[in-house]
Amino acid sequence: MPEETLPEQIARQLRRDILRGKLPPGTSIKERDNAAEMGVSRTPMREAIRILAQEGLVILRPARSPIVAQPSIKEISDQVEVLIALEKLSAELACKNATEAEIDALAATLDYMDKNFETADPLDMFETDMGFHASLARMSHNDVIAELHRTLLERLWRARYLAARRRRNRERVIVQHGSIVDALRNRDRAAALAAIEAHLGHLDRDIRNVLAQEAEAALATE
Amino acid sequence: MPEETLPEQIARQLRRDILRGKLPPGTSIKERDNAAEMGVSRTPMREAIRILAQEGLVILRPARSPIVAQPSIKEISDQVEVLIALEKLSAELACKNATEAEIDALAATLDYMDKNFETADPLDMFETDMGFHASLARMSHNDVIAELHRTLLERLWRARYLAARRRRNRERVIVQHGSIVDALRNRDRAAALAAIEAHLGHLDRDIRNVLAQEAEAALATE
DNA sequence: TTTTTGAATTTGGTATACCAAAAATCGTTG
DNA sequence: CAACGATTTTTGGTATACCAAATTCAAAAA
Repeated sequence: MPEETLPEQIARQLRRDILRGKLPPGTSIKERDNAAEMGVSRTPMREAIRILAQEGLVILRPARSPIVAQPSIKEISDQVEVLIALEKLSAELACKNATEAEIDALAATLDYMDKNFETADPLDMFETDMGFHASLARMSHNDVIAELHRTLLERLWRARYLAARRRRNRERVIVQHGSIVDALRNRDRAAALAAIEAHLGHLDRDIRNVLAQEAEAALATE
Repeated sequence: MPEETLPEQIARQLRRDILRGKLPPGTSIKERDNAAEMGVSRTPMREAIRILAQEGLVILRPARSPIVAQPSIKEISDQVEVLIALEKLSAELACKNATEAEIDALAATLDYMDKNFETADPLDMFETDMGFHASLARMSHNDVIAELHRTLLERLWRARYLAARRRRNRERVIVQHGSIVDALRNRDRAAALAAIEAHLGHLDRDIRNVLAQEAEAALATE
């Protein structure tokens, strides 16, 4: 059995629907209706909505229906700024704290990506890529960093996915990930920082571009 | 009118009781009993408990009563590490983004502390000190940073309060805050980083000391 | 036709009832 | 007397009922 609480299951389902676009921004999430639709009562549905609100996916309004959030470009950009800062901090700390076994595991992930980059499902490869970064955060051996990083990565999932589809480039990803692993092996903090910078430096601009483009398309079909 | 929801009010009351030590770590927070005691039903009490769980003050256990968290030294230390990193990032960004008016307001806070340091209630002065740092985070003009900083400051409230009581030293606090303001005025990122480092560099060690000392005292009265 | 108003409906907030799992209690048995 | 086990109690999880605020919409008046 999955050992996941009912509110978490509901939250996961709603999260999927929101990220996949089935529930576009602005849609109201009514406790009663959604609960009935999923065959549960309002209590766990209510709790699930709170979870998503905490994640920033829905907005709670006093005495009104919660609605699916429409993150502004600024919000996304702020999140990316913090994400990058956390990864830099992770890299520095990981140089000091990561075990050899952890670095080996990270290298194995890199190797897996290298071998399967062209053949595997793009979505799987994207998940692996996210996993690489999540592992790096955990290698800081600072649970707060790992947790914050995980949360931000989750919130940025959709934006990063859209941005990644454009820059799908084996050389770039593999080489840059490789230089991160090398820096960790050498316990070279400056090199690690530089490698993160090189890898994520364009992320903010990329995401801004793809979101602006999407907003434009949305206006066109209006 | 306060316009604060009932669960938030309940959470605030419980938070006070926990931070003040009225509910020591390990105490179980029973939905039914606590709700009855405060004259509300289980539903908002339940929600309040989730809020505190999210803040890390209580631990949710599957099919068990939530209990007041006993943060380990490691957890506190991890949080301090991230807090310092966020303040450094804030200072850098504030050098670029803060308005002159914001810097003036920060300087006013500093001036207030300077004039009232000895006469005011230590708790008030501590709150003002926290407000100084919260303002700095907001001056990054990055809402994610400001929000994370606020959350961490809240979680570390008790530990910082205990640590601050020892190092209550007018010179130190006023001068160091002053150098932060000066760095911001000059838009000097390096100086701002150095000022934050000088001000918070010992925080981790101080908190570790005071917590270790407290744990020792707890054992003695056992 | 437009505006206003008030009643019906919708919706989140709160209280309560019910259930199942886990603890605790207590009696039984070796 | 100790160890085990059944039963009672406690407790969180879920469902449902009720309420009040807010919205909506229609009817009536200007």
